[in-house]
Amino acid sequence: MKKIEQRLTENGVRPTAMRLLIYKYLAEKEVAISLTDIEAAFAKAERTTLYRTLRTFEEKKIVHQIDDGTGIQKYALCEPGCDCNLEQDLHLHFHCNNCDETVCLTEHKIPHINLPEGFVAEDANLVLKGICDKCSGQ
Amino acid sequence: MKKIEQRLTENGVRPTAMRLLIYKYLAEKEVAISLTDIEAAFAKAERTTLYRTLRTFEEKKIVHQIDDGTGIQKYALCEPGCDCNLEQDLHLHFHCNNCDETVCLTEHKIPHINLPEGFVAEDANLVLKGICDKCSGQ
DNA sequence: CTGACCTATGCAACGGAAGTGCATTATTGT
DNA sequence: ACAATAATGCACTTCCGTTGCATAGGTCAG
Repeated sequence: MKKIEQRLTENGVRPTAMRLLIYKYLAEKEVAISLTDIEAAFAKAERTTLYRTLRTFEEKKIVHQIDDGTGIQKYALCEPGCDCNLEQDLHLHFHCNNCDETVCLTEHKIPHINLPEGFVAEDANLVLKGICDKCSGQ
Repeated sequence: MKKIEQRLTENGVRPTAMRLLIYKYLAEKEVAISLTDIEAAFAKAERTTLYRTLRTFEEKKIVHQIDDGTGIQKYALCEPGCDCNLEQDLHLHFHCNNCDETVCLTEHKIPHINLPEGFVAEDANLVLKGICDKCSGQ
């Protein structure tokens, strides 16, 4: 828990009780988490607080937002030291059509694409959909 | 207009007046279109009709849905003869952060990705974001 | 220690977009 | 022309993201 506190402080986020819990929750889960997921996990907490916490975490590069094509915004902890905006840190995500979970494949970077004349890429998002390892093994 | 009628019929969609107009609208625009866009263009038409028309078009492989990361579903005409579900027909999309338009780069297919053991990909979505050719030229 | 200040939290409400149920109107085939 | 089927229109609902404002809690200067 001390480590989490330190991590938050380093990134300029005041380590309140709620924030520590949310961070802990994100760290335990190994999949991308939606606001609704967290809301369900912390029944007592206010939707807005959770919402703003995630937003703060995102601004301070503690989590990155994931658009997995479900239309629901999800979040996952950033790797320590990663800068989510750099092309080299853009990894792909895998969404399982069976269990409906989305995982970061941090080892798989998005390949560089040669765009037509005039197009300048600043960001990229690649989501693969199918059956994940847990579900295909059954 | 006769051609459009034929195209719809071939794909098993009854060519009603509304549908022909929507198809024509999609054909003229060279960017991905949202429900709201169409709604604005056909002020007289019912939202639901437009919604269901797009859905029907999608089912019958006349348009493909595009998730460009804005959280708004968009649609664009399929290339004739394409099967949007086949890996070989999966192209990437470019979303301009300046004009907020999304275009299909049908020539640019999504590169094949080698996934870890146990993952089976069925579909893929790649969106690049940045400045498009029209906006960068100014 | 204490008051002023800033930040985080809680509460209420809004707004956009997707989606559904049902009645009505148009089309098709016999 | 009629029955069957499909499309359209209207009224709602739900879900999620988002914002405004009041309150509570932590921080810092004096």
